[in-house]
Amino acid sequence: MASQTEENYLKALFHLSSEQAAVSISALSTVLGVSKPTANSMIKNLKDQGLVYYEKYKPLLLTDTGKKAAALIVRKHRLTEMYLVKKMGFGWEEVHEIAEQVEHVKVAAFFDRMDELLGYPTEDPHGSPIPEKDGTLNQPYYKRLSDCEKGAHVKLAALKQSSKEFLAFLDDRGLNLGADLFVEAVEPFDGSIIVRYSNKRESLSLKVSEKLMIEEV
Amino acid sequence: MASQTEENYLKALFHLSSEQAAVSISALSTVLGVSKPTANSMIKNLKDQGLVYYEKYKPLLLTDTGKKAAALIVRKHRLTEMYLVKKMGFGWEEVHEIAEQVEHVKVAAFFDRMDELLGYPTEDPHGSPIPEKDGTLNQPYYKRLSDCEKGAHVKLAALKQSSKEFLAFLDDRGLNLGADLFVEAVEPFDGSIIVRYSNKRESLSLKVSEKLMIEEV
DNA sequence: ATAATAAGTTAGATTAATCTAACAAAAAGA
DNA sequence: TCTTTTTGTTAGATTAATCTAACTTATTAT
Repeated sequence: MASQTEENYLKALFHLSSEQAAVSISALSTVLGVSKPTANSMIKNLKDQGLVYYEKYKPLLLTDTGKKAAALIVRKHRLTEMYLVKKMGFGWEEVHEIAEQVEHVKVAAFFDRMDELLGYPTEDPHGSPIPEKDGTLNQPYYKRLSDCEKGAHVKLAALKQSSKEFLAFLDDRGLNLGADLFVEAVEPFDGSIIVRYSNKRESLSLKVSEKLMIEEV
Repeated sequence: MASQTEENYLKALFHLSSEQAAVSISALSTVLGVSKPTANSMIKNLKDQGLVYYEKYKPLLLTDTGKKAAALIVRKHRLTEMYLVKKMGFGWEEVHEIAEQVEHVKVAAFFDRMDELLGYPTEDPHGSPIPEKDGTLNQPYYKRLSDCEKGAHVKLAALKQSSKEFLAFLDDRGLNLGADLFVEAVEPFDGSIIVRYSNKRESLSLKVSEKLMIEEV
């Protein structure tokens, strides 16, 4: 079927599409760490397979087939991450790298079994939704912490980024998914925000608070 | 480090070496399903990396480095198989295909965790020994059932082969690792053997009995 | 011992995924 | 608008892993 390389391109397109309507070759090549000509030629390949729409100089767009294929890879990735955390005792900062490799396993039963053993979870350890087996993605709507006002009482629901560094930063401050957060102050100058949670009081920069996705309590 | 392809060549050499002292390019190309020229050129590559000894027209031999590298891949494979059976509830006939893909994961901690969760097993679900972390292989000595005489009382310890078909054959007859077997008769004509175990009485062909590895009780 | 078969090698081509250099098109800024 | 910068494309080369065809060496069998 699709090579690991092709799968990685699809996945990158999937993630980029969720952030920006128009996905460029340039953005794609950057996130994948390849040159623009390389991305360009792979896009032609994916177009020939009916996985992306593409016209010269126009933005990239996944077809329905491409979207589904990508979602199923993301499903495998997120189920794996959840399995690693819940069943194997890994920390949420360790699982991305392993899942990145395990997600390419071609035996569906392997992931179905993880799903079953986990009790059909809907989110991964970073709060990202796990696509359904049919490729459907149930994207819950979360506000960013950075969009909250003073006095807000919210719950940390998901992260917009899951790099090791960011997760270590959160661990350092005892910030976990599900944490109850009280917005004590918002600094107008730099957008930093002071939150109180589980007997702690922390100042979070805008860069951090816009990556923390929350739901009202 | 080593590509998946290189890893598969090393693994094949490792397995072939345990059966035949002199490993040929031809045998290697057959088990890997590639042409002889392909195997030939990959062997030159592995030689350049110091993983095999090789002289034109001479048999192939893994170097110590190559042997260790191969053993570590086999370790990952067998730990994975054991994990799939013991922790995820797969049947012993389902695990080979999955392990074949999972074994290429590069994160050592993943396999270390499986090892720990399994309580440091020494054998995989088919009775094959799991190499140590340092690449050491503790190969226990087992006789073949086909070498037993009438009246022998033995225990099924391992399988010389683990194809889906063979495992299904054994499942059909309720033959599991650890089964107590009594040799009731050996047919001199075709070498078939009649065994009694857990209230069953079965006739096993030579082809089968020479793949059943046993230890005396 | 010689002929036939099997095994191993060389040469040359192919495909997927990548690169750099050079150029073209589009977008941004003055 | 016109220039500069960014983005995208084309052309051509490279590397890993594969193939087939043709040839050579080794082994086996009569």
